[in-house]
Amino acid sequence: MFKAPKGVRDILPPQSKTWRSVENTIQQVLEDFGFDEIRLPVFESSELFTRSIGTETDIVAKEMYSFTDRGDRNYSLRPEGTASAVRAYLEHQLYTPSPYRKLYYSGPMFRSERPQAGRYRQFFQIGAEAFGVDSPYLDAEILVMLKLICQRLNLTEWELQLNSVGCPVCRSNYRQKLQDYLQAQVSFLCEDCQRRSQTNPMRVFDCKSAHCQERLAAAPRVADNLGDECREHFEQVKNLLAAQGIEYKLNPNLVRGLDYYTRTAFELVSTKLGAQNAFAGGGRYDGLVEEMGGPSIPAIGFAIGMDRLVSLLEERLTLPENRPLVYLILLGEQAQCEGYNLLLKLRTAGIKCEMDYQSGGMKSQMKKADKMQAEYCLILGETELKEQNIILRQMQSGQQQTLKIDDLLRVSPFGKYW
RNA sequence: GUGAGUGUAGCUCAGUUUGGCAGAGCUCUGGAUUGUGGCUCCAGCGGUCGAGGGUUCGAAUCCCUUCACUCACCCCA
Repeated sequence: MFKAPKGVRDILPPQSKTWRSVENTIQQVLEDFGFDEIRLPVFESSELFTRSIGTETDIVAKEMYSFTDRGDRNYSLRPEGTASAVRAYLEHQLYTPSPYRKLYYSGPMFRSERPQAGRYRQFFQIGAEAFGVDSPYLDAEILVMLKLICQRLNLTEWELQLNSVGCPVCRSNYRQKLQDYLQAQVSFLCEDCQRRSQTNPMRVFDCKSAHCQERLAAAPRVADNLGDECREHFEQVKNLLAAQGIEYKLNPNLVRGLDYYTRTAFELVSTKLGAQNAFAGGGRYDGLVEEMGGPSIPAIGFAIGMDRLVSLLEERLTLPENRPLVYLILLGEQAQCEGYNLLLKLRTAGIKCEMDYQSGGMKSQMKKADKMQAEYCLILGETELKEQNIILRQMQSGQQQTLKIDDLLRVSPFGKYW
């Protein structure tokens, strides 16, 4: 028996219905905020990701699904969407005549991690990228939009976490400062943190060890070590959010794992999720477009993790089931033949109906009608066929009456007789 | 890659401690009710006890190996 590969899964009905509904809601808000859909490929040159995300990041170092094709070209399944969006923005010169451009995309992403709650090897994101504006107004606008999305989805029990990671200049200054601090503490830190203090010092703030956290309490924080311009930008974002009534929690430990982020970084987290508690995340990446060989154009973007978001919503979101209006009960071979014609005519007329292809007894067919929660059933047996009659029965009340088959199609009696 | 937990009917799970006929509920099929569903009652179908090996008169149960799933670490949506 075949099984889906580790970490990938089928979205079955009725869950698929929840997904569709959530996607539609999000798309609507994105369109209202002026984002246009872009459809991006699922694989790209591996180098696109190594260059944009960063060779040292976990995503690139150990989580990419990479392969060579028959022409010995090196490709990877996309681990995230921003790199592709930037590539498309540059490839099609979407920065002319104006660099201002807002795009959104959705679809599967791939990372070869060990699966756990809220983490899959194929997972789905809806992402949005806004190019060409470095104003803090845009940062705040994006966060207002995310709040609106949560509101439209009736999502509660989440919070916005906010930080600024500065620009490359303030970050390298800060990095040095932090490393100096960690160096002095190194003997008190756990093994992981000792390693992190060398490779990716900002990551130490993620450490779950209470002991390390104690030692880090006095560590310098990136948001306190911003250059004038970055600090001013951050202050304005915070002020604008306050003015819009957007609650947020400053999280100096919020350090995003992709190299390209600058200044504003944020995550939407929920207490209802497992260890992987962020269902959306993003931030500014003012240097990436230029790094990728384009003009110097600032940008900000985010991605919503659909798997996590849907898992938060699916308990409270009850969608109507896909049940038939009419179930055809057909007794005997001739009736089944006639009934089949009737089934197709009704469907053509837009009436949702089902029949039993096995043609069991009356009782078993009635049971099926009941199980499928049909509102009506139509009963066609030999007795009815002789007179070209058919019995229409409303399931809930048990009321029924005999009609002419022809009348059924002509007057469409459903919902009219009772 | 590391650690822990769990694998028994289509589904949810007892049974494993202390080895002794493979179980329950739900679902499904049929009947009570010959061509009228839901409720009730009765009967039936359904098993490589994850797989392989070992110990034993005898293994779902004990031991070893292995696979899968789940959660957590690392890291991220």
